[in-house]
Amino acid sequence: MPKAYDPKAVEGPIFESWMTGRYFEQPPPPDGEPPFTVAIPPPNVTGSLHMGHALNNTIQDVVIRQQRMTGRPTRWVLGTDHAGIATQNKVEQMLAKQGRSRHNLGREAFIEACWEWRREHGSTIIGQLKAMGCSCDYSHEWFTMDPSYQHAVRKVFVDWYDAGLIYRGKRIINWCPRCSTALSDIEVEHEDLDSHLWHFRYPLTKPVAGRDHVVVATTRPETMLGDTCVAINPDDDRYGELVGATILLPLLGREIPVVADSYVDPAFGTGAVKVTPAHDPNDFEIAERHGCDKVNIMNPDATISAEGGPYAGLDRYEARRRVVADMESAGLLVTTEDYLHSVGHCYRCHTTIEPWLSDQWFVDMKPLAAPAIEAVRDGRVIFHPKRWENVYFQWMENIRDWCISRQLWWGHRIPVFYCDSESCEDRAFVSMDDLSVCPECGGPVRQDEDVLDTWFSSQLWPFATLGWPADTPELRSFYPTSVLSTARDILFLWVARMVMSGMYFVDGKVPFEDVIIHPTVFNAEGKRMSKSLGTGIDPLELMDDYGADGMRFGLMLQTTGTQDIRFAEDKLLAARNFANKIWNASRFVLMNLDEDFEPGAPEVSTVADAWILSRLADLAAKVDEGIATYQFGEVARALYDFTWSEFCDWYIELDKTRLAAGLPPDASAVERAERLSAQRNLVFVLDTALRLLHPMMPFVTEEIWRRLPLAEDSTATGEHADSLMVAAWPDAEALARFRDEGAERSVGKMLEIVVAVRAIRARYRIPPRQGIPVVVRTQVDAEDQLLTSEFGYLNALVGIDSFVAGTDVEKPPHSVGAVAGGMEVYVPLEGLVDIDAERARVAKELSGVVDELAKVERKLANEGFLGKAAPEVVEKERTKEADLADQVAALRAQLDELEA
RNA sequence: GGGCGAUUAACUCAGCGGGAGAGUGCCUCCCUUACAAGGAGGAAGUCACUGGUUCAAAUCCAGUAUCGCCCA
Repeated sequence: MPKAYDPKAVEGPIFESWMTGRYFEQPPPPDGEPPFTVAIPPPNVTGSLHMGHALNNTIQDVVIRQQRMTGRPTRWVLGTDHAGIATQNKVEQMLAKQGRSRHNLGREAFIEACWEWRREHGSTIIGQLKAMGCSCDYSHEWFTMDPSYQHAVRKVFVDWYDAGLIYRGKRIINWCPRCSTALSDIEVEHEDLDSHLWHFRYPLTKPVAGRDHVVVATTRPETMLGDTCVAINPDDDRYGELVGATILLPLLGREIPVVADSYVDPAFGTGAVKVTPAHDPNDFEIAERHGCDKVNIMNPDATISAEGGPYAGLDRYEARRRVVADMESAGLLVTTEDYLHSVGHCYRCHTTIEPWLSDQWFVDMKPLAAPAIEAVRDGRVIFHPKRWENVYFQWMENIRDWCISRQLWWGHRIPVFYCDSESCEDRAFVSMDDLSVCPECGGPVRQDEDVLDTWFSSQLWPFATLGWPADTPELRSFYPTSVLSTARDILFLWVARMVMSGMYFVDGKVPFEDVIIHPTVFNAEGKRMSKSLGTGIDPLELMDDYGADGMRFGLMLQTTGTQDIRFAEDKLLAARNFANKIWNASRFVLMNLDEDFEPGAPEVSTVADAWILSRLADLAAKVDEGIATYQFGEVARALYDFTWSEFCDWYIELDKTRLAAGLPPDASAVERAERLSAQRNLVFVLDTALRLLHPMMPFVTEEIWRRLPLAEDSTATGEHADSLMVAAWPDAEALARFRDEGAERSVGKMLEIVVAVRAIRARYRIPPRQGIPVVVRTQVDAEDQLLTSEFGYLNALVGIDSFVAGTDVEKPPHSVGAVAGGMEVYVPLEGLVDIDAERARVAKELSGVVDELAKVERKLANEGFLGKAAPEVVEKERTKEADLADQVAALRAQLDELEA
């Protein structure tokens, strides 16, 4: 084995062997066997791996690998979504470079170009998942534009239409002038921008109650071209008499009424509101209530339409400047105040969106939301962390209809056909099959030009990828899926909608049981990682530097219950070093096995054996508990601490004596038996630890595990395993038989003594190879017996050349002392002791212990504490008091002697 | 305006009712045949602030401040 772990040499071949072994593919299990299923949140087909994916897919791989090792049939469904806007943008950019556009290419050829683009670039991210070691079922890569998936999407549209849940309407939607499409409300990102509030004077056609005008305030002056009324609150007595009056709209000279509407907030601006029904959702509502006109003054490209009179053709911002300037020169601009304005932007291209009146298709969400709310409320779907439920409820309970039509070419075309014949009068036919003629009159039909929101199709992911609407064995077996792991920013876009559609279409069954909302990965400065801002970190580069395991484990170390992670690269460094540590510990174990080594069960022949097996049992329980509750950071830390601190730092070191003493040919039979025992225990602990580590660090653990000589590598079902991937997950309950509190206490004390003696060595610069005498005064006989019988350990760990322990030993003259494990430890150092330094050190330690003792005594003098605290807590404090008192006495004695 | 998260060692973060922890960085020593991507030792913290609950608060509650996110 090489001296250092080299991920680059290992990862490729290991992954190949997993693919060859087909461990990722599992058929639907026989009836009754509960499978474990994860549907990957389909990465956007235009994307490449970013830190969010890296974290999210590590989480999924950890849970699914662990479940696979327990013997459950597992499936991790893989695929990508067609990302309507993003893909269309990419392809249009590509065409633009060739001096072409989708319009001169035509719809059909453009769609073909999208497919071509997808064939060329669409699997980039899948390859990157492989590099991470993700155990997805690569034998079938789903795509939301697959023919069977298209069929599913169409069925959903048709069924919902037939059920009256999908309708077409003229509404205010969010229009992205750059993408030239409608967006749903949740695809708009709001951002507060410094802007102005312009106060305009609108003259009345004739004076009313001594007034000849009203003042309105607006953040979007250009929209005044589309004003069709002015509204005031009916209870606002400043304006009561104006209701019913008319205003002469400046610049255009249109007469518009003043109406009373309780929507108007009298406290905002002047209390009089200009109403632009075609460009604001609230104004639209007001206009509906009062029967006002809806004048659309904007073209799809955000230039002013013919309705804007002299402003027609101007860009929206130029129109704004001109309107303000013209109002000002007309003497109608009252004031301009600074104003913080929340402005909506397209989530794909960040262009400022326009609220815009147009014909679109919508889903009536309230009936779908009700059962989905109930499913979370009664625990059929559980969010982790739980607090995300509130966010879900908040949105679901105030849900609004979903605009699902998009003015794009790439996507699922809306399966609606219109007949333009006079007799049919623009009738719409919704159909599972493409229609070429009108079912009513037999005349020609035309299909709706629009496609569906990409999220409309991805909401079907957990069941469409299992074959729905067909009744497949996969669907019967793997649905509902077990876990969905995702980022919080698609809680509404995707998670909530999957619950609604899943329940509607698959027998009322929720699409997944657990939802993990993982933290968002920010960069080190706490800023969102973004390619365009150059604040992103490429996971591929990280894997290059730290190995796939290093990146995975480093991410797991940082994955706690908070909602953000500031990405800390030093955790990846720690993880890479950890992989190397595992590698070298394994190297040590393998190097110390004899050629004729016979694997066997672990056996407790020393207190160190009892100790490490007890700690291993503790680890297995912690890992089980941690993965079951998705506490990945805690699991990673437990694995790290056990492997590095307990197994490597102590157990391996403790075993070196036995291993060396039992070396043939000089060793006695007893010594050889001891050596074998040590070997078996080392192999057992390492094997178990590798299994527990495998879900987080699949490559290095697999590489080592295949080299271990194991008696029977069994899967959870009892068969031989060629891969750690399918080896049996350690049974924490069975390991619990090794629990041994006594051994943990004893070894704990012994290790404290080792540390104390090492500290003395370091302080007095005693060369590593120079043996030292050690004297320990114990509190009880059992301790000195233990210390004496395990003297070999102490010797190996601190280099002792003479050793005395007992309840009645005296402090040797000219010695340096320490208090450790409740015992007094002395190292005679004639001529070496730096009296002043030692006195200062002991005095400092004494003062700390005295303070601590005082605290404990105060506690024990408190009757409230004695009366109300749990008995074991009081007992613990009593023990502590005694220990501290002993320490104080010992330290005082040392100090006295130093001062003498 | 409403909701959520964060505030602990120089940095990044764990811990979330009973003796303040890790990684990195820093200081000292050590290339001891598993590992210098390492080993040994060490210094370093009024756990944001103010109240409250409790025998006991970094931990629970309320409020304040600062930073960040989401919704309206």
